[in-house]
Amino acid sequence: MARGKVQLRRIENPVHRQVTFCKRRAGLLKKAKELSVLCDADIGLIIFSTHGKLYELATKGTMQGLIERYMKSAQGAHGQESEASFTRGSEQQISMMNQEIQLLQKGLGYMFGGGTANMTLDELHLLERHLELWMCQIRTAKNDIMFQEIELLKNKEDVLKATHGFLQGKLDEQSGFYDVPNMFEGIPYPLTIPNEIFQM
Amino acid sequence: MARGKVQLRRIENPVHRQVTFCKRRAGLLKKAKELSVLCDADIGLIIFSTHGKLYELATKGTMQGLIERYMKSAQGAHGQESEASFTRGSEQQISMMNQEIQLLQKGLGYMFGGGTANMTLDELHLLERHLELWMCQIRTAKNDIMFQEIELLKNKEDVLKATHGFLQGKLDEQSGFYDVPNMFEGIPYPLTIPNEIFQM
DNA sequence: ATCTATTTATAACG
DNA sequence: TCGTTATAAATAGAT
Repeated sequence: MARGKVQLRRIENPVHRQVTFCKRRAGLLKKAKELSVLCDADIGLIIFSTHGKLYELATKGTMQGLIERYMKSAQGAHGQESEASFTRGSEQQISMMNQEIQLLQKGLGYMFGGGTANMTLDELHLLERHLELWMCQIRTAKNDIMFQEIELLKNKEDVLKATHGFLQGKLDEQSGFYDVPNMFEGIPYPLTIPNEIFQM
Repeated sequence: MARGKVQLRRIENPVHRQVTFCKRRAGLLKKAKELSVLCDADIGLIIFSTHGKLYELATKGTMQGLIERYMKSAQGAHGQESEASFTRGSEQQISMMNQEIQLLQKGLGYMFGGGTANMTLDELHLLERHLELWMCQIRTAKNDIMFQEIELLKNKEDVLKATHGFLQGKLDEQSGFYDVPNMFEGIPYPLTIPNEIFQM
């Protein structure tokens, strides 16, 4: 925010990262306190640094109390389906997810533990197949999102085109002398967004 | 912070308070996300409005996961013990694994939850890259294991060959009449295990 | 830590 | 809630 626009990605230089962490952490805590005081809100803030160091703020009472309040509130907030449509299917789903997580955790142990964890060849095969499947689904999801965004942009373009046409018409009508060049000409529609965006 | 210096006390006018709450809440959430991305920190933010409405943010994984992590960390931080016995290396490793697991869990929620969990395009990208890296490492591990097994089989084969030679010699020596056919002839060494097994 | 040139956030208003 | 604008705050980069 000063002497340089901020790029929204991880700061690679560890020194810069540490300094920025320190400054922004202080700023964030200050802002949280201010919001709490000004607007009479109850706020809890938990920050773990890269190295696992904990920084915390609880504006009213303790973090424990806030977490308990959160637990109660969050149940109703995004657990709405658990009451309405808690079918036998979701139980099975939870079981599946737990199994998957166990497999993944074992795999993670293999990766980060430097092979200390003893995974069998069969387990590795299984994990590999799951990861392949998973990646496939993620790519599909990614594409879906990108297509949505593209549709949005196309709509915007249409609106702009229409506006342009309207303005051009007005100008022609009022004074046949001026001619505003159509900025859309020469840009064939399918190339509006280069295909390279689709990284698959 | 604009058109008037801010007084650090509760805003009495309910309308002003509501507007300020809305704006500052957005700002605080934005700042928290930025700090998380820029400095690779794991942040949880819980906000209860005056009227008890909950707003939350968990930058990596779920709030649940973060709270669990907090519980563990807070024990040691407040209790001031048991920290020394832990190697700094393994602590960092655990932190890394936790982060990875949180990302994976969010991804699993996406897969099994049918996209209910709202993962951003960026998160999907990140997950995809991690999975790719992971698959690569798993394939390497698989190959290593298979090579080991092949070496083992080769040794066994050598032993059998030697035994066979020894027995054949004994037989020749004692009675030149019998001839046991060499079962290894006609099977070229490099094809003992077909290459198709190596699926890379 | 401290110092500024800038970028951001936001208070007041519509 | 959303947009605009003048101004207060935050902070990146340098020291």
